Amino acid sequence: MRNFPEPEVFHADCPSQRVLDTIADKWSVIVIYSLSQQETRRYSELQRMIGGISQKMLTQTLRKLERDGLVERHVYPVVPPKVEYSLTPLGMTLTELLKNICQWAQAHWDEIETARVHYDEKGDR
Amino acid sequence: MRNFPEPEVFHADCPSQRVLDTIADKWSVIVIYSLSQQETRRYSELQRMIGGISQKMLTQTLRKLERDGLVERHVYPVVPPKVEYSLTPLGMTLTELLKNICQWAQAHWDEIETARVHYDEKGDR
DNA sequence: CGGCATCCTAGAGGATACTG
DNA sequence: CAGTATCCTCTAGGATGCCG
Repeated sequence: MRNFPEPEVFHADCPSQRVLDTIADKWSVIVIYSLSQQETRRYSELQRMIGGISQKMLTQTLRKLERDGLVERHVYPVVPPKVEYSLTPLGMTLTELLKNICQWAQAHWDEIETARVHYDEKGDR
Repeated sequence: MRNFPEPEVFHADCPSQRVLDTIADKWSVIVIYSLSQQETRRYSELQRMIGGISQKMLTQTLRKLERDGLVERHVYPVVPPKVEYSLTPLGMTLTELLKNICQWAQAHWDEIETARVHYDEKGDR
């Protein structure tokens, strides 16, 4: 591994920037946030509670998180099928950080909306 | 405003989810991270230190963050032009959280790479 | 120096239909 | 129930060129 003079996240050829591609994603943040609230969740449960997510994006996000070792998928051999998702230990180390982000979003969205209106009004003149 | 029974971030029609569209973005995270390390930074300085970002994305990200009231843009009326960017007080409330994310990415990227290789090997068989 | 305007293309992501 | 498969649209985002 190269020895970077600056924080590695600034370097395009460093894997830590690729990691950001995964977790700095709206749906990933929300899915992990959801899984952090309860031990396990079923597919349909996630779909129901996350507003605005399409089935395609949910599946895709879950696969990506599973591939990255953040989420675990457990299939029960029953009919009708039952699949449960949960966080891995690695995923759990991330939850606190993402929970903070979600809470920040919920706490400050109004200030941002105000700033946007303000900014747009200035530009329209 | 409606009264949401669950955390608002789960609701498609709630602004806090729209906020995530802004800050849960790779370049936004890195730009804010960069601005958190130093009082102000010039445009070219940001471009130089953030590997892999195009000029278009840098400008676009900075505009978005400015519109959202997270970043301030200061133009000096000199020639050649000089423009400095800095965080607003609101932006600063976010830096700690995003710094944590970047540091997490730098600390755990190797585990994620390993998980990916493992996952891909399983699937290829 | 710090942009904006334009063109262009790969891929994101929705809608719909089908299946073990 | 928990997906996969297909199609189709739209936009993110790179490359290039120009400007105050």
